[in-house]
Amino acid sequence: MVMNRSDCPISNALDHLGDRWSLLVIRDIAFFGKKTYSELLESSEGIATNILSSRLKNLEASNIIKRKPNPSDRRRHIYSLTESGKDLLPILIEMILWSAKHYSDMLDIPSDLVQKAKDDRDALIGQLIDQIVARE
Amino acid sequence: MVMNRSDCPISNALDHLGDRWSLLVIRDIAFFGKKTYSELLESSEGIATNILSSRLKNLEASNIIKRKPNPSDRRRHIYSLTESGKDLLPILIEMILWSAKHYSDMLDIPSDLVQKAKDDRDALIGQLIDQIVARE
DNA sequence: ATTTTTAGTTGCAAATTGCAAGTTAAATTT
DNA sequence: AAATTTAACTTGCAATTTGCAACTAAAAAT
Repeated sequence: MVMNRSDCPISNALDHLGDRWSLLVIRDIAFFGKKTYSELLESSEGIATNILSSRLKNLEASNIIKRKPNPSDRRRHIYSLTESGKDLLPILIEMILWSAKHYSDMLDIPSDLVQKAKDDRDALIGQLIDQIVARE
Repeated sequence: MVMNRSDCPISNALDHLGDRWSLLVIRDIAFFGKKTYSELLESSEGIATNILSSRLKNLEASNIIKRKPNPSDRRRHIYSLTESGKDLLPILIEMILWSAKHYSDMLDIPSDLVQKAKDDRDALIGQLIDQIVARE
């Protein structure tokens, strides 16, 4: 599934994440606390069911997310970030900052998030990780 | 060409960069100082001529790269990063750090680059920008 | 026992990607 | 000056991927 096009670290990251959906799934789990297939399906970008299914499989195979059964409702599977998945937060933060800098007039970006990211990036990432861990 | 799937800043970044090739083109210009079509064509990942052409057009339309004629050889066009393109360096650096942390055994990543990125990320980015500007 | 919900899968058309070959303008060689 | 080479593409077409719509299976709720 994941091909290695070269041994460049950027190319490697793109082999796992370089498409229009994978990082949006990570975003929904990391920032919006989504944890089930149906929650992830409701993203504002409108991912198709088969594509979501495919991306969840790929990301799990890449050890970026993990899937656990939900004991109280065995239909619902709980998706969550692995350590590797949590370590994608800095990439997402930098994407937010880039868009905030160059597309702020077209987008609606929480200004407190941007300010915090600029002022103390590491603290923000720490906070976000804490929130993710608190949900686990 | 660029569709807006939502007003999320991450989604916006992916609308411009979310494919398997665009950020590799940026990498080749930013890190390896490539500036012509034929130089970019020789990436180790083997991009096809029509795909490179398509990506260069998209990135120019997104104001991430710019294309200038070369006065001394009018066949050769000089591709370079705009300010917006230079501002992608933090994203690339974070991708390198992520791959270094989770795939170091499979990849060949310059350890001094990784160390510098960890120790003083902002200084590294400043240095890289200086090198890019020096080539202009 | 029947219906509803959740998490998918399947079939198929449309779009994108990738390979190979061709084209055009400018530079170089003869 | 004419012929060749080079650079930057474009074109045609097959293969892969994406996206829509409908369908399915298992578990939960009624």
